[in-house]
Amino acid sequence: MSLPHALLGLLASQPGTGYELRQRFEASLGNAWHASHSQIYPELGRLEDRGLVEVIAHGSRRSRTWAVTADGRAELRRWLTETEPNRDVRNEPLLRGFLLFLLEPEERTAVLRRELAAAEREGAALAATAAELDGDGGASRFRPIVDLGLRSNAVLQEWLREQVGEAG
Amino acid sequence: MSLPHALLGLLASQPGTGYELRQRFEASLGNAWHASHSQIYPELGRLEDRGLVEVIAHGSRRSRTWAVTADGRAELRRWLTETEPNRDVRNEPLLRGFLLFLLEPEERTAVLRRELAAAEREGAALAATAAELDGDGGASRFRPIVDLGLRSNAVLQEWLREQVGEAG
DNA sequence: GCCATCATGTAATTAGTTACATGATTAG
DNA sequence: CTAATCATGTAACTAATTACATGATGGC
Repeated sequence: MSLPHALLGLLASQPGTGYELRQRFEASLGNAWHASHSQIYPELGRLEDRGLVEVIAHGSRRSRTWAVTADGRAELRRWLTETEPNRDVRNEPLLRGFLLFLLEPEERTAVLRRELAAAEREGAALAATAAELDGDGGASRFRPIVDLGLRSNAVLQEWLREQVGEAG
Repeated sequence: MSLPHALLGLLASQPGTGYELRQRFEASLGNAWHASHSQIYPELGRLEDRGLVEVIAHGSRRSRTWAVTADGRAELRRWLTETEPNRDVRNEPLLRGFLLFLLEPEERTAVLRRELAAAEREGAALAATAAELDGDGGASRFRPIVDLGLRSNAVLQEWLREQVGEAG
């Protein structure tokens, strides 16, 4: 279960409310993990019980801003360095890629075009993130991993264009 | 839930027993989806109830060979062409990549080296699969998607080597 | 004043993992 | 004959999604 460490990681990067964490899953961690608010709020409570996060501010609309504690940072480092990653990836669009051979050429082309459009949107979002990071005085700690995302996305777009070209 | 369609897809590619399906999740679909036998056997029963798969042979050790029915193929095509993919990917190694900035340079290098070793193993497995497909009289229906895997793996390995180099 | 969005929570259900359990066959 | 692997199944538990529910605040 990666959710507690995903939350610790988001808070280690920047404190925030549960609501904001939800949004950051989409904005920055979208290709790696995600969670809905109904998972986030109870998990923050459990992390608080374990002393890994704490409320550092109360804001309007009874919101609470959470931050990771020293113990939380230690737990994150332990997890990163001493535990093996679970490599059981779940990626439904890729699963669909394995099954494209089942379709007639015209159907396959239509599906591939839809995926290409999605990859282009994703690529544009990544480029915007990269530009933002570069604009903020450069050298963000997320710049390298965003770059990996950009390169992977470029490979995917290239593959999709080849497949569309060959099929249609 | 992609499991029923993953099973239909595996059986559409080649009939097999529940046990074999389990192995094929690792061998061919490993980067996209996976399931344990305790999920596969009950799901095959449900697919049978819906008329999407059927037993086509009884073998030794009371094994049953399953195949997808005409209705099953129709359901697969409908799913591929008419439904939007769920793009909520779960990828723990990538999540960890986002959090590497939390580590000291030496720790980060050690983690990156471990990931590089994993990526090299994965790349070798993909290359072996590709060679096998090419050897079998060529033009396998899985060759294109295996090629996407190879290219993505190459990008990942390159990125990891850069990160290792820069950090240590 | 009222609508959109911020903000948080719980309940019910479904999906997925881990643990428990058993028997058949084949290779050495 | 016996150990490894093939082969299937259920039970208990944990994780995740969907649905239900409520209230606060800021902009118009």
